[in-house]
Amino acid sequence: MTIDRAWFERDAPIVAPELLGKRLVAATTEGVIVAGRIIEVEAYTRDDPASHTFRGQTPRNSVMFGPAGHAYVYISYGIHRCLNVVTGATGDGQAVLIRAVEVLDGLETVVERRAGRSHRELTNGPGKVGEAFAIDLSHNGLDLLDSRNAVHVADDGTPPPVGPVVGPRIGITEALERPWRFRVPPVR
DNA sequence: AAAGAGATGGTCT
DNA sequence: GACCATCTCTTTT
Repeated sequence: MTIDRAWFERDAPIVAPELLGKRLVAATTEGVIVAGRIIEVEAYTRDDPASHTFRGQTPRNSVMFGPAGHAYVYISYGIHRCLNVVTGATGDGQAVLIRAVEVLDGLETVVERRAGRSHRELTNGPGKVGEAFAIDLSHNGLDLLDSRNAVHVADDGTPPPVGPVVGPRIGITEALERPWRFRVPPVR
């Protein structure tokens, strides 16, 4: 089941906890499908010192100022590729970072891509999700609400957790007081 | 179990 | 030239 775009046009801290339980799908041209249930996210907004959009629009973050439901992919520390879903109205500069998923389909492929990692280390971090789902910059700007696209997000009917664990965001040095990290319990 | 450091490259000042 | 929305490996307790 696809998700209505208006659902993503709300503010990131509202969308983020409700994104828990949604299905992230990535297909290769060879037809290999990897899918997982989103279990950890973080919200980033325009007036947020920790957000890429805090200092205004640049070539890198321009997708975040575009329409909701599209993918914002960025390279972290020169190595990792991290996937966000743009939220809010066009021009807002908001997104939700997908930090962790639970693999549902294509586990064999994920194990291959994440060679040498234990099961629990497969997709428990944004860079790890990027590797497991083979996300790269070519996906930047892709419409994640179109199920025909190689990478997309869908609603498989799993309800969001009743009491998501809320906590501080990770790896940032600003606005640590904003509790905009949401996770399906139990934590780690 | 915890702490430290290197990898690695695009982006912005 | 500095700074990262990270991960992994090594060293130390």
